[in-house]
Amino acid sequence: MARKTGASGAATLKAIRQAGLKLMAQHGYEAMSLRHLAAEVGIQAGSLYNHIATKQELLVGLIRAHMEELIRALDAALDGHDDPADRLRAFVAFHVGTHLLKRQEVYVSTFELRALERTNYAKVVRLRRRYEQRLTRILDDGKARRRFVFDDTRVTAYAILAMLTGVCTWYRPKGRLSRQAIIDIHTRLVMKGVGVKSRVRTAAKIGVKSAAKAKSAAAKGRAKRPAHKPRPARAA
Amino acid sequence: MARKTGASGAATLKAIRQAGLKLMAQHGYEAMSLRHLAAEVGIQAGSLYNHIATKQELLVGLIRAHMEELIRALDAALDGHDDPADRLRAFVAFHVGTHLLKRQEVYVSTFELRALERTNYAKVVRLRRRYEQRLTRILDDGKARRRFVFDDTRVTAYAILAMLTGVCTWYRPKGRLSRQAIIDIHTRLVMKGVGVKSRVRTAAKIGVKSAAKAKSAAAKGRAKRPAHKPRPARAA
DNA sequence: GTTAAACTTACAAGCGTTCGTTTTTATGCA
DNA sequence: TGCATAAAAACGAACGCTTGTAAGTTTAAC
Repeated sequence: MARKTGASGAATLKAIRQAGLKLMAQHGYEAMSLRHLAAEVGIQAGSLYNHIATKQELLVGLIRAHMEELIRALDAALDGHDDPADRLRAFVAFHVGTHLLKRQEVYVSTFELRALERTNYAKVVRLRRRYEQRLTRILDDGKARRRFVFDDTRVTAYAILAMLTGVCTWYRPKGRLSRQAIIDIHTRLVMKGVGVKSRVRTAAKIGVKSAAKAKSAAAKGRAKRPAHKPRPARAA
Repeated sequence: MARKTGASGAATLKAIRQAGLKLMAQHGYEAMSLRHLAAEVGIQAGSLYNHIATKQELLVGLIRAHMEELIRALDAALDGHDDPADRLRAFVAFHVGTHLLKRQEVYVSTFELRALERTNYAKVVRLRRRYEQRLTRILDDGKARRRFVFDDTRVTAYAILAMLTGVCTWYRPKGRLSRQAIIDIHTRLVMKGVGVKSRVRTAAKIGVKSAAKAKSAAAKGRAKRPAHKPRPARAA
Protein backbone atom coordinates (compact mmCIF):
# COMPACT_ATOMS: atom_id res chain seq x y z
CA MET A 1 0.00 0.00 0.00
CA ALA A 2 1.03 3.61 -0.33
CA ARG A 3 -0.41 7.07 -0.49
CA LYS A 4 -4.03 7.12 0.58
CA THR A 5 -6.75 8.87 -1.37
CA GLY A 6 -7.43 12.29 -0.05
CA ALA A 7 -4.22 12.48 1.97
CA SER A 8 -2.96 16.05 2.22
CA GLY A 9 0.36 16.98 3.71
CA ALA A 10 -0.85 20.08 5.50
CA ALA A 11 -3.80 18.30 7.05
CA THR A 12 -1.69 15.41 8.24
CA LEU A 13 0.87 17.70 9.82
CA LYS A 14 -1.88 19.51 11.64
CA ALA A 15 -3.26 16.22 12.89
CA ILE A 16 0.19 15.17 14.05
CA ARG A 17 0.68 18.37 16.00
CA GLN A 18 -2.72 18.15 17.59
CA ALA A 19 -2.33 14.50 18.52
CA GLY A 20 1.18 15.17 19.76
CA LEU A 21 -0.06 17.94 21.97
CA LYS A 22 -2.75 15.71 23.38
CA LEU A 23 -0.50 12.72 24.03
CA MET A 24 2.36 14.78 25.45
CA ALA A 25 0.03 16.59 27.80
CA GLN A 26 -1.42 13.28 28.87
CA HIS A 27 1.62 11.07 29.19
CA GLY A 28 4.64 13.32 28.78
CA TYR A 29 7.14 13.62 25.98
CA GLU A 30 9.31 10.67 26.94
CA ALA A 31 6.34 8.41 27.52
CA MET A 32 4.76 9.18 24.16
CA SER A 33 6.12 6.81 21.54
CA LEU A 34 6.02 7.73 17.89
CA ARG A 35 4.12 4.54 17.16
CA HIS A 36 1.52 5.62 19.66
CA LEU A 37 1.38 9.05 18.08
CA ALA A 38 1.13 7.63 14.57
CA ALA A 39 -1.71 5.34 15.63
CA GLU A 40 -3.59 8.33 17.03
CA VAL A 41 -3.20 10.09 13.69
CA GLY A 42 -4.09 6.96 11.75
CA ILE A 43 -0.83 6.39 9.89
CA GLN A 44 2.28 4.27 10.32
CA ALA A 45 5.21 5.40 12.44
CA GLY A 46 7.55 5.80 9.52
CA SER A 47 5.12 8.07 7.74
CA LEU A 48 5.53 10.68 10.45
CA TYR A 49 8.88 11.47 8.91
CA ASN A 50 7.23 12.85 5.82
CA HIS A 51 6.10 15.72 8.04
CA ILE A 52 8.48 16.09 10.95
CA ALA A 53 12.25 15.88 11.14
CA THR A 54 12.53 14.34 14.58
CA LYS A 55 10.49 13.82 17.72
CA GLN A 56 12.46 16.57 19.42
CA GLU A 57 11.67 18.99 16.62
CA LEU A 58 7.98 18.28 17.00
CA LEU A 59 8.19 19.17 20.68
CA VAL A 60 10.16 22.35 20.24
CA GLY A 61 7.91 23.43 17.38
CA LEU A 62 4.82 23.04 19.50
CA ILE A 63 6.30 24.90 22.42
CA ARG A 64 7.69 27.77 20.39
CA ALA A 65 4.49 28.23 18.45
CA HIS A 66 2.54 28.40 21.68
CA MET A 67 4.82 30.83 23.41
CA GLU A 68 5.20 33.17 20.48
CA GLU A 69 1.46 33.30 20.05
CA LEU A 70 1.11 33.86 23.78
CA ILE A 71 3.37 36.90 23.70
CA ARG A 72 1.68 38.30 20.62
CA ALA A 73 -1.80 37.91 22.10
CA LEU A 74 -0.71 39.34 25.42
CA ASP A 75 0.61 42.47 23.80
CA ALA A 76 -2.68 42.83 22.00
CA ALA A 77 -4.58 42.41 25.26
CA LEU A 78 -2.48 44.99 27.06
CA ASP A 79 -2.66 47.48 24.25
CA GLY A 80 -4.61 50.60 25.05
CA HIS A 81 -4.32 50.33 28.82
CA ASP A 82 -2.08 52.80 30.56
CA ASP A 83 -2.99 52.73 34.22
CA PRO A 84 -0.95 50.04 36.02
CA ALA A 85 -4.01 48.64 37.75
CA ASP A 86 -5.83 48.39 34.44
CA ARG A 87 -2.85 46.74 32.86
CA LEU A 88 -2.52 44.24 35.69
CA ARG A 89 -6.20 43.41 35.47
CA ALA A 90 -5.83 42.93 31.74
CA PHE A 91 -2.83 40.72 32.31
CA VAL A 92 -4.61 38.49 34.78
CA ALA A 93 -7.70 38.22 32.60
CA PHE A 94 -5.59 37.35 29.59
CA HIS A 95 -3.34 34.87 31.34
CA VAL A 96 -6.08 32.97 33.12
CA GLY A 97 -8.42 33.14 30.17
CA THR A 98 -6.03 31.72 27.63
CA HIS A 99 -4.56 29.21 30.03
CA LEU A 100 -8.03 27.84 30.65
CA LEU A 101 -8.55 27.48 26.92
CA LYS A 102 -5.13 26.12 26.03
CA ARG A 103 -4.41 23.74 28.82
CA GLN A 104 -2.68 21.17 26.65
CA GLU A 105 -0.31 23.72 25.19
CA VAL A 106 0.44 25.10 28.63
CA TYR A 107 1.09 21.67 30.05
CA VAL A 108 3.57 20.78 27.37
CA SER A 109 5.21 24.20 27.39
CA THR A 110 5.79 24.25 31.13
CA PHE A 111 6.30 20.62 32.10
CA GLU A 112 8.26 19.28 29.16
CA LEU A 113 11.01 21.87 29.11
CA ARG A 114 13.38 19.37 30.61
CA ALA A 115 13.02 17.20 27.52
CA LEU A 116 14.45 19.98 25.36
CA GLU A 117 18.00 19.84 24.13
CA ARG A 118 20.39 22.56 25.19
CA THR A 119 19.93 25.10 22.45
CA ASN A 120 16.19 24.57 22.18
CA TYR A 121 15.88 24.95 25.91
CA ALA A 122 17.77 28.21 25.82
CA LYS A 123 15.52 29.63 23.13
CA VAL A 124 12.34 28.73 24.96
CA VAL A 125 13.61 30.17 28.21
CA ARG A 126 14.31 33.41 26.40
CA LEU A 127 10.74 33.49 25.17
CA ARG A 128 9.43 32.81 28.64
CA ARG A 129 11.50 35.64 30.01
CA ARG A 130 10.00 38.01 27.48
CA TYR A 131 6.55 37.03 28.63
CA GLU A 132 7.42 37.42 32.30
CA GLN A 133 8.88 40.85 31.62
CA ARG A 134 5.47 42.14 30.66
CA LEU A 135 4.34 41.40 34.18
CA THR A 136 7.40 42.66 36.00
CA ARG A 137 7.19 45.93 34.10
CA ILE A 138 3.58 46.38 35.11
CA LEU A 139 4.49 45.70 38.71
CA ASP A 140 7.46 48.06 38.68
CA ASP A 141 5.44 50.74 36.99
CA GLY A 142 2.62 50.38 39.48
CA LYS A 143 5.04 50.63 42.34
CA ALA A 144 6.77 53.67 40.88
CA ARG A 145 3.44 55.40 40.48
CA ARG A 146 2.52 54.47 44.04
CA ARG A 147 -0.46 52.46 42.96
CA PHE A 148 0.88 49.09 44.12
CA VAL A 149 2.36 47.98 47.40
CA PHE A 150 4.37 44.78 47.47
CA ASP A 151 7.76 43.52 48.55
CA ASP A 152 9.84 42.19 45.71
CA THR A 153 9.07 42.47 42.03
CA ARG A 154 10.64 39.26 40.91
CA VAL A 155 9.23 37.04 43.63
CA THR A 156 5.83 38.68 43.39
CA ALA A 157 5.78 38.16 39.64
CA TYR A 158 6.71 34.51 39.99
CA ALA A 159 4.12 34.06 42.70
CA ILE A 160 1.41 35.61 40.56
CA LEU A 161 2.39 33.58 37.52
CA ALA A 162 2.44 30.33 39.45
CA MET A 163 -0.92 31.10 40.99
CA LEU A 164 -2.56 31.95 37.69
CA THR A 165 -1.02 29.10 35.75
CA GLY A 166 -2.26 26.72 38.41
CA VAL A 167 -5.78 26.88 37.04
CA CYS A 168 -4.74 24.50 34.26
CA THR A 169 -4.33 21.69 36.75
CA TRP A 170 -7.85 21.59 38.10
CA TYR A 171 -10.15 23.39 35.66
CA ARG A 172 -12.78 21.32 33.87
CA PRO A 173 -14.85 23.03 31.19
CA LYS A 174 -18.06 21.57 32.57
CA GLY A 175 -17.19 22.33 36.16
CA ARG A 176 -18.91 24.42 38.77
CA LEU A 177 -17.48 27.77 37.74
CA SER A 178 -17.54 29.67 34.49
CA ARG A 179 -14.35 30.91 32.93
CA GLN A 180 -15.28 34.47 33.77
CA ALA A 181 -15.93 33.59 37.40
CA ILE A 182 -12.51 32.00 37.67
CA ILE A 183 -10.91 35.01 36.06
CA ASP A 184 -12.68 37.33 38.49
CA ILE A 185 -11.65 35.36 41.53
CA HIS A 186 -8.03 35.42 40.49
CA THR A 187 -8.16 39.05 39.51
CA ARG A 188 -9.39 39.98 42.94
CA LEU A 189 -6.74 37.84 44.63
CA VAL A 190 -3.97 39.45 42.63
CA MET A 191 -5.22 43.01 43.02
CA LYS A 192 -5.57 42.60 46.76
CA GLY A 193 -2.13 41.04 46.81
CA VAL A 194 -0.56 44.16 45.34
CA GLY A 195 -2.69 46.42 47.50
CA VAL A 196 -5.30 47.67 45.04
CA LYS A 197 -8.95 47.84 45.95
CA SER A 198 -10.43 45.67 43.27
CA ARG A 199 -13.55 46.76 41.44
CA VAL A 200 -14.31 43.45 39.79
CA ARG A 201 -17.89 42.28 39.95
CA THR A 202 -18.41 39.44 42.38
CA ALA A 203 -18.44 35.93 41.00
CA ALA A 204 -21.71 35.18 42.74
CA LYS A 205 -23.43 37.82 40.66
CA ILE A 206 -22.19 36.90 37.26
CA GLY A 207 -20.23 33.73 36.89
CA VAL A 208 -21.40 30.86 39.02
CA LYS A 209 -23.62 28.44 37.21
CA SER A 210 -26.81 27.29 38.89
CA ALA A 211 -26.24 24.48 41.34
CA ALA A 212 -28.36 21.96 39.45
CA LYS A 213 -26.70 22.71 36.13
CA ALA A 214 -23.22 22.47 37.54
CA LYS A 215 -23.91 19.18 39.30
CA SER A 216 -25.26 17.39 36.28
CA ALA A 217 -22.52 18.78 34.12
CA ALA A 218 -19.86 17.60 36.55
CA ALA A 219 -21.39 14.14 36.71
CA LYS A 220 -21.45 13.91 32.94
CA GLY A 221 -17.85 14.99 32.71
CA ARG A 222 -16.82 12.41 35.24
CA ALA A 223 -18.59 9.57 33.51
CA LYS A 224 -17.17 10.51 30.15
CA ARG A 225 -13.54 10.50 31.10
CA PRO A 226 -11.71 7.14 30.97
CA ALA A 227 -11.65 6.94 34.75
CA HIS A 228 -7.89 6.84 35.04
CA LYS A 229 -5.35 9.55 34.69
CA PRO A 230 -7.37 12.19 33.01
CA ARG A 231 -4.85 14.71 34.25
CA PRO A 232 -1.20 14.57 35.16
CA ALA A 233 -0.35 16.81 38.04
CA ARG A 234 -1.63 19.44 40.36
CA ALA A 235 0.65 21.49 42.51
CA ALA A 236 0.37 20.26 46.07
CA MET B 1 32.60 -10.57 41.17
CA ALA B 2 29.87 -10.53 43.76
CA ARG B 3 29.03 -8.94 47.07
CA LYS B 4 31.30 -6.05 47.90
CA THR B 5 33.03 -5.55 51.21
CA GLY B 6 31.11 -3.22 53.43
CA ALA B 7 27.92 -3.42 51.44
CA SER B 8 24.87 -2.99 53.61
CA GLY B 9 21.34 -3.48 52.40
CA ALA B 10 19.87 -0.58 54.30
CA ALA B 11 22.53 1.84 53.13
CA THR B 12 22.18 0.77 49.52
CA LEU B 13 18.41 1.18 49.59
CA LYS B 14 18.83 4.63 51.01
CA ALA B 15 21.30 5.50 48.28
CA ILE B 16 18.92 4.16 45.64
CA ARG B 17 16.05 6.26 46.93
CA GLN B 18 18.20 9.36 47.12
CA ALA B 19 19.65 8.89 43.67
CA GLY B 20 16.22 8.05 42.31
CA LEU B 21 14.82 11.24 43.74
CA LYS B 22 17.62 13.24 42.20
CA LEU B 23 17.41 11.68 38.77
CA MET B 24 13.64 11.74 38.61
CA ALA B 25 13.53 15.37 39.61
CA GLN B 26 16.14 16.12 36.98
CA HIS B 27 15.01 14.06 34.03
CA GLY B 28 11.62 12.65 34.95
CA TYR B 29 10.54 9.13 35.79
CA GLU B 30 10.28 7.86 32.23
CA ALA B 31 13.57 9.38 31.21
CA MET B 32 15.46 7.83 34.12
CA SER B 33 16.68 4.38 33.18
CA LEU B 34 17.48 1.82 35.83
CA ARG B 35 20.96 1.49 34.41
CA HIS B 36 21.46 5.19 34.85
CA LEU B 37 20.14 4.96 38.39
CA ALA B 38 22.34 1.99 39.19
CA ALA B 39 25.40 3.79 37.88
CA GLU B 40 24.63 6.76 40.12
CA VAL B 41 24.49 4.41 43.09
CA GLY B 42 27.60 2.57 41.99
CA ILE B 43 26.11 -0.87 41.35
CA GLN B 44 24.83 -2.85 38.39
CA ALA B 45 21.26 -2.56 37.14
CA GLY B 46 20.30 -6.06 38.13
CA SER B 47 21.45 -5.47 41.70
CA LEU B 48 18.72 -2.90 42.17
CA TYR B 49 16.29 -5.77 42.41
CA ASN B 50 17.78 -6.87 45.69
CA HIS B 51 16.26 -3.72 47.16
CA ILE B 52 13.27 -2.67 45.09
CA ALA B 53 10.51 -4.73 43.50
CA THR B 54 9.99 -2.61 40.38
CA LYS B 55 10.74 0.84 39.08
CA GLN B 56 7.13 1.83 39.64
CA GLU B 57 7.31 0.72 43.26
CA LEU B 58 10.34 2.92 43.81
CA LEU B 59 8.41 5.90 42.49
CA VAL B 60 5.27 5.32 44.50
CA GLY B 61 7.33 4.64 47.62
CA LEU B 62 9.15 7.93 47.30
CA ILE B 63 5.96 9.88 46.70
CA ARG B 64 3.98 8.30 49.48
CA ALA B 65 6.78 8.72 51.98
CA HIS B 66 7.06 12.39 51.10
CA MET B 67 3.37 13.10 51.27
CA GLU B 68 2.77 11.25 54.50
CA GLU B 69 5.65 13.07 56.12
CA LEU B 70 4.30 16.33 54.74
CA ILE B 71 0.90 15.82 56.36
CA ARG B 72 2.45 14.74 59.63
CA ALA B 73 4.75 17.75 59.76
CA LEU B 74 1.99 20.13 58.77
CA ASP B 75 -0.21 18.96 61.59
CA ALA B 76 2.66 19.51 63.95
CA ALA B 77 3.19 23.01 62.58
CA LEU B 78 -0.46 23.94 62.93
CA ASP B 79 -0.76 22.52 66.41
CA GLY B 80 -1.31 25.11 69.09
CA HIS B 81 -2.68 27.79 66.80
CA ASP B 82 -6.36 28.55 67.05
CA ASP B 83 -6.91 31.91 65.38
CA PRO B 84 -7.53 31.43 61.65
CA ALA B 85 -5.04 34.13 60.70
CA ASP B 86 -2.40 32.51 62.86
CA ARG B 87 -3.15 29.14 61.38
CA LEU B 88 -2.97 30.49 57.87
CA ARG B 89 0.34 32.17 58.57
CA ALA B 90 1.62 28.91 60.03
CA PHE B 91 0.42 27.05 56.97
CA VAL B 92 2.17 29.39 54.57
CA ALA B 93 5.37 29.35 56.55
CA PHE B 94 5.33 25.58 56.73
CA HIS B 95 4.46 25.00 53.12
CA VAL B 96 6.95 27.42 51.67
CA GLY B 97 9.63 26.49 54.15
CA THR B 98 9.53 22.77 53.53
CA HIS B 99 9.03 23.13 49.80
CA LEU B 100 12.18 25.20 49.63
CA LEU B 101 14.07 22.48 51.48
CA LYS B 102 12.59 19.48 49.71
CA ARG B 103 12.44 20.61 46.14
CA GLN B 104 13.36 17.24 44.70
CA GLU B 105 10.64 15.45 46.61
CA VAL B 106 8.12 18.09 45.61
CA TYR B 107 9.08 17.88 41.99
CA VAL B 108 8.66 14.16 41.84
CA SER B 109 5.48 14.18 43.92
CA THR B 110 3.74 16.78 41.81
CA PHE B 111 5.07 16.27 38.32
CA GLU B 112 5.40 12.51 38.13
CA LEU B 113 1.89 11.62 39.19
CA ARG B 114 1.00 10.77 35.64
CA ALA B 115 3.58 7.99 35.70
CA LEU B 116 1.67 6.24 38.48
CA GLU B 117 -0.50 3.24 37.77
CA ARG B 118 -4.19 3.46 38.49
CA THR B 119 -4.34 2.27 42.08
CA ASN B 120 -1.15 4.02 43.11
CA TYR B 121 -2.42 7.21 41.56
CA ALA B 122 -5.66 6.97 43.50
CA LYS B 123 -3.85 6.51 46.78
CA VAL B 124 -1.59 9.50 46.23
CA VAL B 125 -4.49 11.71 45.21
CA ARG B 126 -6.22 10.76 48.43
CA LEU B 127 -3.16 11.85 50.38
CA ARG B 128 -3.00 15.14 48.50
CA ARG B 129 -6.63 15.78 49.26
CA ARG B 130 -5.98 15.30 52.94
CA TYR B 131 -3.23 17.89 52.78
CA GLU B 132 -5.37 20.36 50.87
CA GLN B 133 -8.19 19.95 53.37
CA ARG B 134 -6.01 21.45 56.05
CA LEU B 135 -5.98 24.64 54.04
CA THR B 136 -9.62 24.69 53.01
CA ARG B 137 -10.65 24.20 56.63
CA ILE B 138 -8.55 27.14 57.70
CA LEU B 139 -10.11 29.27 54.98
CA ASP B 140 -13.66 28.18 55.81
CA ASP B 141 -13.05 28.74 59.48
CA GLY B 142 -11.63 32.18 58.88
CA LYS B 143 -14.55 33.12 56.73
CA ALA B 144 -17.06 31.84 59.25
CA ARG B 145 -15.40 33.87 61.98
CA ARG B 146 -15.42 36.91 59.69
CA ARG B 147 -11.65 37.19 59.71
CA PHE B 148 -11.18 36.42 56.04
CA VAL B 149 -12.81 37.86 52.96
CA PHE B 150 -12.51 35.91 49.72
CA ASP B 151 -14.70 34.49 47.00
CA ASP B 152 -14.53 30.75 46.74
CA THR B 153 -12.85 28.41 49.14
CA ARG B 154 -11.80 25.75 46.68
CA VAL B 155 -10.45 28.07 44.02
CA THR B 156 -8.75 30.24 46.59
CA ALA B 157 -7.12 27.21 48.17
CA TYR B 158 -5.87 25.95 44.82
CA ALA B 159 -4.61 29.41 43.95
CA ILE B 160 -2.72 29.70 47.21
CA LEU B 161 -1.23 26.23 46.88
CA ALA B 162 -0.11 26.83 43.32
CA MET B 163 1.44 30.13 44.27
CA LEU B 164 3.33 28.73 47.23
CA THR B 165 4.45 25.57 45.51
CA GLY B 166 5.82 27.67 42.69
CA VAL B 167 8.84 28.64 44.76
CA CYS B 168 10.37 25.26 43.99
CA THR B 169 10.78 26.21 40.37
CA TRP B 170 13.03 29.19 40.82
CA TYR B 171 14.57 29.07 44.29
CA ARG B 172 18.31 28.60 44.55
CA PRO B 173 19.82 28.14 48.00
CA LYS B 174 22.58 30.64 47.26
CA GLY B 175 20.27 33.15 45.67
CA ARG B 176 19.47 36.73 46.51
CA LEU B 177 16.83 36.04 49.15
CA SER B 178 16.92 34.06 52.35
CA ARG B 179 14.36 31.38 53.02
CA GLN B 180 12.76 33.54 55.67
CA ALA B 181 12.49 36.48 53.31
CA ILE B 182 10.73 34.34 50.75
CA ILE B 183 8.40 32.98 53.38
CA ASP B 184 7.59 36.53 54.52
CA ILE B 185 6.85 37.78 51.04
CA HIS B 186 4.47 34.93 50.38
CA THR B 187 2.86 35.23 53.76
CA ARG B 188 2.08 38.84 53.11
CA LEU B 189 0.71 38.09 49.63
CA VAL B 190 -1.58 35.40 50.99
CA MET B 191 -2.80 37.37 53.99
CA LYS B 192 -3.59 40.35 51.82
CA GLY B 193 -5.32 38.04 49.41
CA VAL B 194 -7.74 36.85 52.06
CA GLY B 195 -8.19 40.34 53.42
CA VAL B 196 -6.09 40.25 56.57
CA LYS B 197 -3.77 43.09 57.46
CA SER B 198 -0.48 41.28 57.70
CA ARG B 199 1.88 41.93 60.57
CA VAL B 200 4.89 40.16 59.12
CA ARG B 201 8.18 41.98 59.35
CA THR B 202 9.34 43.40 56.06
CA ALA B 203 11.80 41.38 54.05
CA ALA B 204 14.04 44.41 53.70
CA LYS B 205 14.58 44.47 57.43
CA ILE B 206 15.41 40.89 58.08
CA GLY B 207 15.85 38.57 55.16
CA VAL B 208 17.66 40.10 52.23
CA LYS B 209 21.29 39.23 52.05
CA SER B 210 23.86 41.92 51.41
CA ALA B 211 24.29 42.71 47.74
CA ALA B 212 27.93 41.65 47.59
CA LYS B 213 27.31 38.35 49.32
CA ALA B 214 24.39 37.47 47.11
CA LYS B 215 26.22 38.29 43.93
CA SER B 216 29.27 36.17 44.65
CA ALA B 217 27.10 33.33 45.85
CA ALA B 218 25.02 33.44 42.72
CA ALA B 219 28.12 33.40 40.55
CA LYS B 220 29.46 30.39 42.38
CA GLY B 221 26.20 28.55 42.00
CA ARG B 222 26.12 29.26 38.30
CA ALA B 223 29.64 28.02 37.71
CA LYS B 224 29.04 24.86 39.69
CA ARG B 225 26.00 23.68 37.84
CA PRO B 226 26.56 21.68 34.62
CA ALA B 227 25.37 24.57 32.50
CA HIS B 228 22.51 22.73 30.95
CA LYS B 229 19.12 21.85 32.33
CA PRO B 230 19.77 22.30 36.00
CA ARG B 231 16.04 22.67 36.44
CA PRO B 232 13.07 21.27 34.61
CA ALA B 233 10.16 23.63 34.52
CA ARG B 234 8.81 26.91 35.76
CA ALA B 235 5.25 27.89 35.50
CA ALA B 236 4.91 30.46 32.75
C1' DG C 1 26.66 -22.68 56.56
C1' DT C 2 23.01 -19.91 55.57
C1' DT C 3 21.72 -15.58 53.96
C1' DA C 4 22.32 -11.17 51.91
C1' DA C 5 24.05 -8.43 48.29
C1' DA C 6 26.60 -7.95 44.73
C1' DC C 7 27.98 -9.74 39.99
C1' DT C 8 27.14 -11.16 34.84
C1' DT C 9 24.35 -12.53 31.26
C1' DA C 10 20.28 -12.66 28.76
C1' DC C 11 15.61 -11.93 27.32
C1' DA C 12 11.75 -10.05 24.91
C1' DA C 13 9.78 -5.87 23.92
C1' DG C 14 9.93 -1.31 22.57
C1' DC C 15 12.36 2.78 21.06
C1' DG C 16 13.45 6.57 17.31
C1' DT C 17 14.71 6.43 12.87
C1' DT C 18 15.94 4.92 7.96
C1' DC C 19 14.98 2.88 3.69
C1' DG C 20 13.00 1.18 -0.46
C1' DT C 21 8.58 0.68 -2.45
C1' DT C 22 3.94 1.89 -3.88
C1' DT C 23 0.27 4.72 -4.94
C1' DT C 24 -1.94 9.11 -5.34
C1' DT C 25 -1.77 13.93 -6.56
C1' DA C 26 0.26 17.93 -8.94
C1' DT C 27 2.82 19.87 -12.80
C1' DG C 28 4.64 20.76 -17.54
C1' DC C 29 4.22 20.03 -22.22
C1' DA C 30 1.89 18.43 -26.64
C1' DT D 1 -7.75 18.52 -22.92
C1' DG D 2 -4.66 14.39 -22.59
C1' DC D 3 -0.55 12.37 -21.18
C1' DA D 4 4.07 11.73 -19.33
C1' DT D 5 6.65 12.79 -15.42
C1' DA D 6 7.85 14.46 -10.96
C1' DA D 7 6.72 15.04 -6.34
C1' DA D 8 4.10 13.94 -2.25
C1' DA D 9 2.51 10.86 1.14
C1' DA D 10 1.58 6.73 2.51
C1' DC D 11 3.26 1.65 3.41
C1' DG D 12 5.97 -2.25 5.67
C1' DA D 13 10.27 -4.01 7.09
C1' DA D 14 14.28 -3.49 9.26
C1' DC D 15 18.16 -1.16 11.81
C1' DG D 16 20.84 -0.73 16.01
C1' DC D 17 20.02 0.41 20.61
C1' DT D 18 17.90 0.74 25.04
C1' DT D 19 14.53 -0.64 28.20
C1' DG D 20 12.76 -3.10 32.62
C1' DT D 21 13.28 -7.32 34.48
C1' DA D 22 14.71 -12.34 35.46
C1' DA D 23 17.99 -15.86 36.45
C1' DG D 24 21.97 -18.01 37.86
C1' DT D 25 26.47 -17.30 40.07
C1' DT D 26 29.83 -15.57 43.36
C1' DT D 27 31.44 -13.64 47.51
C1' DA D 28 31.13 -11.22 52.01
C1' DA D 29 28.71 -11.03 56.44
C1' DC D 30 26.23 -12.98 60.33
